Amino acid sequence: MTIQAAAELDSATAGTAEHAHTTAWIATVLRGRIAAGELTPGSKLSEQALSTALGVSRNTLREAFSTLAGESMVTRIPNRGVFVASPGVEEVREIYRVRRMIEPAAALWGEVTPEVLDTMEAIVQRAQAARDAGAVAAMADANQALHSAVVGLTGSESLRTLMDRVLAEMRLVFHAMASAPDFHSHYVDRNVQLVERLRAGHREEAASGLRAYLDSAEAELLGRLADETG
Amino acid sequence: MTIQAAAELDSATAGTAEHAHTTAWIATVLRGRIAAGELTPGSKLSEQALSTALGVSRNTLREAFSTLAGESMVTRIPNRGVFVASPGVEEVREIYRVRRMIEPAAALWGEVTPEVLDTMEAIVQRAQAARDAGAVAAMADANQALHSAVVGLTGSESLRTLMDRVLAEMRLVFHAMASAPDFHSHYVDRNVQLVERLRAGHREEAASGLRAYLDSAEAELLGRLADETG
DNA sequence: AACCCCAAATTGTTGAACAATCCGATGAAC
DNA sequence: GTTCATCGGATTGTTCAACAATTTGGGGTT
Repeated sequence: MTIQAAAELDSATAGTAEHAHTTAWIATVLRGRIAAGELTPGSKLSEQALSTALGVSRNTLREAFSTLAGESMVTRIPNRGVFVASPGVEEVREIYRVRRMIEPAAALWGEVTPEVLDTMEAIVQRAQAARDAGAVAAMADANQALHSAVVGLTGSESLRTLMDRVLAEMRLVFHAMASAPDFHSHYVDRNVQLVERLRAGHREEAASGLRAYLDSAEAELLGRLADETG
Repeated sequence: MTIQAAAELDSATAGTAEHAHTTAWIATVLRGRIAAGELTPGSKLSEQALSTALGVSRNTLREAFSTLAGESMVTRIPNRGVFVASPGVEEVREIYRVRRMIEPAAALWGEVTPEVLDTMEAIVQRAQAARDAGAVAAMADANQALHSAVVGLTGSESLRTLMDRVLAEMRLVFHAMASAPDFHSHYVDRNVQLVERLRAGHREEAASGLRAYLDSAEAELLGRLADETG
């Protein structure tokens, strides 16, 4: 039945071109399932099982794997197979190394337009509403959207892509944690402050505040990870 | 004869594992040929020609293409084929958008150790020697090495990878230009100054100097590109 | 010169096959 | 009972041959 669903989605997507898109489509499907948590970190993606389930040949599935491995959504171990990426302590450190560079840089040197500020404010309000409603997932989404928008200030497609990859990895970290943690609630106010500073034109304060925020967020996340492992 | 060279290099590389490495190897070979300028920007990479020349099947070659496309070393046009990336004005702008964020950020917030400063000084001296000897290619290499080292201050593997990708794209820009330009000679002194500032601990001066350098370098490069096109 | 149509070449994808490697179970030895 | 080696079965890595879909280039017509 998964085959039927696949074929269905295929024909639905195929508005324009038919030939030459199945690899990208497979990658999209898998990316979505991983992001949604259906494919949990560490689980193996069997070539035979997936190829028959998605109704594609092993070769094209492999090409999709190449794409996803390039995005570090999956890990390829030679002769062993591909697995959903399962970020650990070192990966979290790397995530925050990246964020601690490009987010403050964007705040300092990015182009802050009124429109972007408006969208950022809308996102922050969404986050506040989610917090008041106790909607953890929505809060996490809003938080990620805000920080993605911050990097968007750079106007750079590559940096945005990198940031989105990093945020996707963050999502994997949360998926790997046993307890669904209310991680973001006490950071919402910081985000409010960030947007205020950007609107006021206080770039350096915004940047240093971001760095402080990232430092404490990393520390807290690493602490929770250590709790799980120990 | 290319087949022989391929087989040769294959057996040379295969020190440890035999099975399961040809895709990565093909990608490495193509990456090298593109970087060396043997495969000029815009030229088409025919599947049949390359697969027979390298002695691999079309399928594995395609997987290697996926990898290279992910690195934006090649451009894939559906049903048309893959071509060596040929960066234009917009790509150059994007390159400098990225560099203008992560290089000053690295200078400001990276971890500057004495060892890194020593290697940077060695690179700068290499650049000076190359300038005095009139070795354009060596100068370009040293320049790229220095800026790669600057990003290395972040300690982040991802940022380093991104920077190296960007620098590889820069190389493609130069390869695409008809005249081999003495582009870097008058930037050597700026690099000397940069390292001095870093050693003196004057981070903010280093960062602002970097930004100014990147601005003028971008302007000059765009100017030369416009000359070519016009 | 502009347009349409067709054949050749190329890409996208499939399926089956085989080699190499890894995994787990079975059994032997201590 | 535990450890170790061995041997099949399953899975991955790679190749090959084929076919469908698409682009490309060249006539031929108007």
